[in-house]
Amino acid sequence: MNDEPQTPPSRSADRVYDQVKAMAVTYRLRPGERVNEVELARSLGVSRTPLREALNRLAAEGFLIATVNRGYSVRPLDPKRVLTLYEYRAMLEVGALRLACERASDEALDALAAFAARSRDEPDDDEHALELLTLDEQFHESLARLSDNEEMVRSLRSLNERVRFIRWIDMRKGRRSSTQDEHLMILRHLRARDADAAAALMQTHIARRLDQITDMIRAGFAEIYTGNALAAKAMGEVA
Amino acid sequence: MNDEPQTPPSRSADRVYDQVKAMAVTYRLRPGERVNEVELARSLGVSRTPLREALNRLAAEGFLIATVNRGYSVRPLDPKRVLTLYEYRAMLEVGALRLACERASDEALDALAAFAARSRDEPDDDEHALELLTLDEQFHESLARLSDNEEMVRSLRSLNERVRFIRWIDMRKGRRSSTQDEHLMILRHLRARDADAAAALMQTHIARRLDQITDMIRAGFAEIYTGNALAAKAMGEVA
DNA sequence: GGACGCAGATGTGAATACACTTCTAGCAAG
DNA sequence: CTTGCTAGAAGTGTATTCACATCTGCGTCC
Repeated sequence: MNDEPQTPPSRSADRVYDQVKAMAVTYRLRPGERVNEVELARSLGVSRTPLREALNRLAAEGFLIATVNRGYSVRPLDPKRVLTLYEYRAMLEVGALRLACERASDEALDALAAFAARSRDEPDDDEHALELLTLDEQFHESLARLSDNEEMVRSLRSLNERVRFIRWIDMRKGRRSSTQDEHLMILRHLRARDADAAAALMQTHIARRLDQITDMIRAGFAEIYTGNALAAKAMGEVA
Repeated sequence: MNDEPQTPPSRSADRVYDQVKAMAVTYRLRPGERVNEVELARSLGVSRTPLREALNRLAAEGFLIATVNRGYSVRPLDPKRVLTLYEYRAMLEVGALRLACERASDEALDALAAFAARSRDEPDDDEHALELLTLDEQFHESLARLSDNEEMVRSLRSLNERVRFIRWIDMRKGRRSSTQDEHLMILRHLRARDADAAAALMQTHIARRLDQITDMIRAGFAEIYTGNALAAKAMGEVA
């Protein structure tokens, strides 16, 4: 189970990258907060050099902001930006979907449908929001992979990570019931090679909660400054 | 004019980032070639530390590939990937365009049209391919900005940089005549708030040369290994 | 004669050391 | 009491040094 003995992953920078990303994504590092390099490095058990490499990559990917002579800070939780990311994600997924509709084999679509059907059996309570979110991301990412466009998949993965916290907040409100059914419906349209129908459904599937983003962010702030169960869980996984 | 005295841009890492990116984009560093850090650092007049930060960012953005214990190498010039990037770019621009159609003011569209009309006066010979390409990128980026979605603009910029070399090759074949007219036509559709027409035109505008990518890459290799005027020009700008 | 193996060289990954900028606290002048 | 100035502290940016992995070439063993 533990693969550490055979994989001493030569680069501590990569490990640190994952760890810090998890911290930023779950807002264990608080939005707007400035990162103290020596302190964080010490707490992660490495020197500043690999930490700075990780911070650099995270800044390049939009998780952090770099300011000259003032180091790095976590990107503030800004409604406008979250909206922007949601919008981008919707467009990207619809675009990938249209490509997938032309390119995906019937077998691949069936396999994904099987996965989606299996996901339906997961419990739907507040406790399992993270697992549900993970399943949802996996579904969407697998679907995007059927577009056979690696760069789109890459972008989608990055986008998903950046809005994960907000989506987790959203998931906990038990909105999921309809989600899984829509997944299956999208696949049915794809199977029928009806790109327009699939695209339209995907668009509403993603954009549905756009107008509630401000509320979700409000709830997000509450979570961040009063507990943050997501950060706790993520830490358990990574560290 | 020269702002160097008042702006000694505290971070040599940023300068190095721009320089190395220019090298990678123009394939002054050859595709597949492994980057020797000490050598490159010396030739840029800095130590390995800021250079490595630059390389990190470039790898995160997809310009370079990082391999464990073997450092960085320039991403090879792969037809499949270029096609992927073109495809992504087409989708992204069409998506941004649809948003712009809803959101852009008449004034903004007119201003952009004026810019496009002005660009028409540029000479069209082989020598000015780089300027033409720059103007084209500016047009498309300005258009994307009208979507009011910062993340899309960011992605588009990155995509443009990654395919710049190939597009430059393409530009030198004097394909431009129709380009400018199509730009104006797209704007006219937007002005009439006809998103579908604009989107369709944009799609063909970008995807037109997709089937010729293999040829362009062949020409690209020839350029890289026999002269590479683009690298020479870019060096003049940056260094 | 070929394959394996073993230094030495080369080059990357990480840690430490140093320089310089920004922030802070305290004092002095108005 | 407020404002401005000035060391000192704190923290980032860069250089240097050390550690370790990979590559190369030559010699030896089979």
